[in-house]
Amino acid sequence: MQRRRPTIIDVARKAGVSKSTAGRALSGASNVTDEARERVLDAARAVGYERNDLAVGMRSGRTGLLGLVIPDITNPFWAEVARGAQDRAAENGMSLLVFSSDWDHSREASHLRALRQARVDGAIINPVADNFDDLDRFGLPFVLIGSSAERFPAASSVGSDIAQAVRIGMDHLVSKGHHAPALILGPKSRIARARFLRTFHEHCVERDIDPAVLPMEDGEYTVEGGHAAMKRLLARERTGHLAVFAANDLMALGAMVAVREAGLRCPEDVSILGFDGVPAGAFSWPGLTTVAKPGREIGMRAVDCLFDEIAGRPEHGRVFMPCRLIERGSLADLSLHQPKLTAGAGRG
Amino acid sequence: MQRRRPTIIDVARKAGVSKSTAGRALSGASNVTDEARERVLDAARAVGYERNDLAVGMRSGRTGLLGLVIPDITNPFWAEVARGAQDRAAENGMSLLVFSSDWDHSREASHLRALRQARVDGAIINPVADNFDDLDRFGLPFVLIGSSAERFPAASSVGSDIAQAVRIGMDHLVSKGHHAPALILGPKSRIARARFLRTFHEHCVERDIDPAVLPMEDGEYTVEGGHAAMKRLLARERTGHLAVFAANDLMALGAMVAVREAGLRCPEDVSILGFDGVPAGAFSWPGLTTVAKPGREIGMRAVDCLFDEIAGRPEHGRVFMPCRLIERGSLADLSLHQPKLTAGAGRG
DNA sequence: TAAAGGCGTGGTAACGTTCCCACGAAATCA
DNA sequence: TGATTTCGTGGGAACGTTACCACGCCTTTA
Repeated sequence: MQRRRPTIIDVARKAGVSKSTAGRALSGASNVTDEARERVLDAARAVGYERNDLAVGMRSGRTGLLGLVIPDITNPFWAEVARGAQDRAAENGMSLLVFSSDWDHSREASHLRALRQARVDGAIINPVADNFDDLDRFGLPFVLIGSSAERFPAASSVGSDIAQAVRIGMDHLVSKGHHAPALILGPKSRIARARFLRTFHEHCVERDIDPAVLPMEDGEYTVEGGHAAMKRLLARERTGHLAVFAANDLMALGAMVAVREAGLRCPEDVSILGFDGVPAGAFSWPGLTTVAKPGREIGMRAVDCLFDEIAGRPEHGRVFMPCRLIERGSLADLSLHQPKLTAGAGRG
Repeated sequence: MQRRRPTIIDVARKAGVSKSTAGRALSGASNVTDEARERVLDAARAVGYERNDLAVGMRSGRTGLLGLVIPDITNPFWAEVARGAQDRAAENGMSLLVFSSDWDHSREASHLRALRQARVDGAIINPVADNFDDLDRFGLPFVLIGSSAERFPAASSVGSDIAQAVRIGMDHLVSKGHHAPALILGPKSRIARARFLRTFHEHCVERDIDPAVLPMEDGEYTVEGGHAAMKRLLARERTGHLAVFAANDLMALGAMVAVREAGLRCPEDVSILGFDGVPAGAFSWPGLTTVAKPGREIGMRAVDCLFDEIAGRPEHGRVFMPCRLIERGSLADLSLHQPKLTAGAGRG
């Protein structure tokens, strides 16, 4: 039933040229007469020729395939990254093989093997492995993405600019009159936490705020983690309005629930600032003001860097993508209604 | 720097057998002595051999690649579908090429071409094209997913069971004492709307409810669409508690905002039931009770069907996947506090 | 005018695997 | 014991493309 698919030889025969000439015409090489090229292109259209990428990859070594290994395509942030990578790849006529590793070492290893066997031209990887061995042995051009990539300074990588994110978050808090925000941070084991905290401290010092006196709670990067952290925060002795900078949107949303359960209102009694930019933040009540990571841009930029790696001009540096503030309704504006607070006014 | 990758010939040489025997041993064929197989496998490990999928595809016609064309990987539902497809594909040693069509006809066409050129073994497609021509000419095994696939009854397809979804939604509404819910539906042009409405009517008739008297509003499948529809619904004259069955979670979330803006409370004054199961529904206040589509299962099942198509035993039927109720807090329980309402009590 | 160079073209090899066929040895049957 | 089948093995072709080389024609240069 299914007829054999036309090859370049069929096209050449129909055009009355050799397959060499047909190949040159179809691949857009220069050393073909316009007349021959046109005959070949017409013949290709006539027989319905479509290039066989496998054969091309076989012979030339370039498959037109890129790999993407992320923790979970279901996570909105990683979906954005995937979308950006996919769009930029398509712009350059390449296709994307997508894998989810679930933060699992052995799954990651098997995905990397699949990418090698598929002979992809390169891969974009959010590494879950603690050691660099798997990546060292990967044997293909690659670019790392995400904050865990910071552990591998030898590789080219793209991530969000946490320093800048903390700065615009702090700027916004201060502009709304919150001079001494509490913090809800992720687990101590995560590398992003240290960077977040360090930058936060720097900005406190710049503003003559003593970071040591600010309330701080840890939790998992989940709704439940943020919920529990906020409960602990509210249990502390304090006076006046409480402002919280959460290191993750899900935690911020969990914190919001805890505020409501405590009989308090957001933003009237408690202001909350998130970090990530997940879509769910737009549907909470109030909407979550947050510092959004540029997931899509990270994906696009990673592909650009990967093309550099493939072309053999590796940058081998980390690219930091700027974050931006999304203002919704979870921050009260204290700057309008009352005199500027002193640095210590908000603490318990 | 990069050494040539070992081929099956290197393995054969090291094992002291022909490449035919090496190939048989590596592909798990039966007609090889255990001794030869072991020697080949040892040699493969020793030289670090990894099969070249391109060459396999070239010769055997099977590439181990599957295609997935969905509207937008950034949409949580489609991300779930992609994840399910990806997991089931990986279980069978296959990789997934993912494309987003953005509901655009020409993008879809170009993605389908890319899949053909990559010689994928088959594809899972949510068709955006109004006509069947592109798919007819696709030339590879495929399975359709999503409700728009219903327009192509000749093809194998997988979707959610809207009839069953409406039934469990209605059962839940009735069990909570809401005997005459209002409806917020999608645009009249969408095929899913007609199916939803038809099933809804059937269930009303079964319960001796006259569907013609129930309030009904249309809108786009967006937060804004639901918001506007709810405003129109609230503007109608009515008495007592209002229950709303929205055909889409985003619309339900928009409706929830409209309720709040009208100075009413959910679920005390207005009960809302959604349909989709988007993650954001877990973070709204109150949490959105909804009928969740089994995105992941749809993806997995679509891969199963695709394997059937590839194997040449096409089912050419539509598979309906059951939905399930996720109970959060957006429905009031009227059955406990007041006598059972009559069918007409909730309408305006 | 002859030599040298550029350009378009065609033939052939190569990429790495699987499929097909043929061969010899061992096992089975008459 | 001789004929037949089964089994493991090896050799070669094939998949469709691009890379490479050689050839002949035309133009340019000494």
